[in-house]
Amino acid sequence: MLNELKNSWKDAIEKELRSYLSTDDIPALTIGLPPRSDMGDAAFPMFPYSKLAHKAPAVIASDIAARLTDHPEGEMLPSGPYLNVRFDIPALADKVMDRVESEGSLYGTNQSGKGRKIMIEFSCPNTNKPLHLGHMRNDSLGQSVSELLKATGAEVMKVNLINNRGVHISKSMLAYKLFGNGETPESTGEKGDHFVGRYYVRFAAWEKEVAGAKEKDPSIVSDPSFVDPDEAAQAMLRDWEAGDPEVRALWEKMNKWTLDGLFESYRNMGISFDKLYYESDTYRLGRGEVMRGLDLGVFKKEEDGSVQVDLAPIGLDKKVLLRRDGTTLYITQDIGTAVRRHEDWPFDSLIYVVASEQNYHFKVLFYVLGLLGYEWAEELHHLAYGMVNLPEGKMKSREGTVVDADDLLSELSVLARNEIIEKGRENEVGDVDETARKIALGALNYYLLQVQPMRDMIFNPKESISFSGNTGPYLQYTAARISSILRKFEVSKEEFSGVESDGRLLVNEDEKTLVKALADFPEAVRKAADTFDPSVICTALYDAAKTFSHYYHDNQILKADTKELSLTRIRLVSALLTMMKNGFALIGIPYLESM
RNA sequence: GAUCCUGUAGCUCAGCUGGAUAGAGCGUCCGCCUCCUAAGCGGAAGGUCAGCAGUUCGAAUCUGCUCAGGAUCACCA
Repeated sequence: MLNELKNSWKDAIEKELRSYLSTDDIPALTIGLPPRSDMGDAAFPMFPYSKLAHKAPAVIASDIAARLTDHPEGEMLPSGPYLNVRFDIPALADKVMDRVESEGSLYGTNQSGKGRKIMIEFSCPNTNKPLHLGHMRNDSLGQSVSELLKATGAEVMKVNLINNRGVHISKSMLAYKLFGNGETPESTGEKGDHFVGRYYVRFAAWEKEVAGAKEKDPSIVSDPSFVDPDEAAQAMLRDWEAGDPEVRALWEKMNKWTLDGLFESYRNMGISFDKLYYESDTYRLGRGEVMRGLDLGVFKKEEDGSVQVDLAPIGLDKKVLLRRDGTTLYITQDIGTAVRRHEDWPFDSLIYVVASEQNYHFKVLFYVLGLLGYEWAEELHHLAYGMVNLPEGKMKSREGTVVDADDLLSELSVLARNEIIEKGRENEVGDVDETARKIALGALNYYLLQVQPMRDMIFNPKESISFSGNTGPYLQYTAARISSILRKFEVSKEEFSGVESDGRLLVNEDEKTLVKALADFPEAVRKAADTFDPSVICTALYDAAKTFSHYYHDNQILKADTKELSLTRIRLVSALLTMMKNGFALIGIPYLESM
């Protein structure tokens, strides 16, 4: 709504400029923001017209202001070389509040993606260990972008490709077989993914033991009982592929343990999927596509029998698509999986949420799918995100510096719980543990999403995630305060019978800023969705919350000077709450009525 | 070596489709609970927007080069 206003002013001023300069050929007018809000709501710099008019920009600004009589509601405030405009915000207020009230939980959404089918792939865990902080960034982003796309009216299919096979899976299986003594997650009371993860670590320890023993006495290699861990894991993978019943049974059992654990984590994080793909079903896919590419002449069979594609047209080298022995590779599988997915659900667009480390892979994948003649290859996107690093550098599982997702969430919950108790709010918040969990989740999601996806981010376990300042809990707290005001209003509602609200009463700077924030929210959603960047929503909500806090501190809402003003302010903050709730849903922040 | 990404306050990050005095949080220091939740509010200190050049009336923003950090360039996934 704010944009419409800006553009109508822009059009009016441009029209006047054309007449003023006696030409239709003028540089486009740019819209800016004055440095301070008391200087107006929009700024139109006049510099570009100086040469044409042979006049100083400041002269043009005041000339235009004097000449422009037929203009939208508002006031012109020429300020040096800028023609500033103050919008008639109070006139806008009622329109905005009406719209928020009528649209409710849909406020902020649009229809720009109506009719589009968008598939989004994210998470894609291995079934040999629990989730860590890096996965959480992926999950938060994927979940949030999915919601953003839904907010454009698109039909969204969230898919997860479970990496449940491969030598890394065999390693945890082998370690369990050798050292497990039949224990189970039930018997040890562990969460399944942590249980299996422990055996993956156990494998690495075993590897190290054997390497140490070998170094001490190289002759043990010839001992009939000697087992090389890596070879044994490879052998197990071969047995798995051959369908060995015992290996398959162990695989089924351990995968289930892990997946039960992973999905418990997803639930705790508010993450869900519409469809699961399993690598065990897809890893053979793609060979047919490669063969088809050979027939089409877009791929080439090398002398050694491998099939390769020439990437020179996109400035890269050659890439093998099928091994010498005819088996598939990672990229082959991804080709086949993409084709299978489009058959399953004919998407208009497919978004892969995968770390930026794989930029090369996706560049090649998309190019190859294009070569195969799939027109939808044009609509494939790699939503690349940066790494989550520790102050000391990368997280390393070998050094035990990986931040476990479940641990982090529960540690944050404990901290949140302590805060609730410290503030003596156990009775107000209802379920203390549940509230603490939601605060922890809000803090974590906001922390992960406030940074632009592309950027690497640094996570300091000791101080990174706090509950005050520019954080998720600050937003939750702001919403809870508004919620509290509205509850108090409800009980004293009869005092307001016969009183009418009037947006024209909203004249102080904070009120106008809030009206503008409300009016601009749909634009923020649009921008966030278009750029796949939830941080836009984080910023919009934080700015609004900040303004509210200042406003709330200085102004009485329930007990304003007049009933009319109180009622109008109630309407304003109620609309703000609706906007915040809608924004929360987009970035995975649980709404709390009380905290 | 090549390609891609990043470099803004002590720290973590906004701002980048060029516009007025570059913003926030954390941390430091100082204030504010008789008042709708102090997880809050206000104030102070803190900047060569990595550097150099270019384009422009105007550059943190665009271009080029340099420097620094990261990632990738497997018949691994």
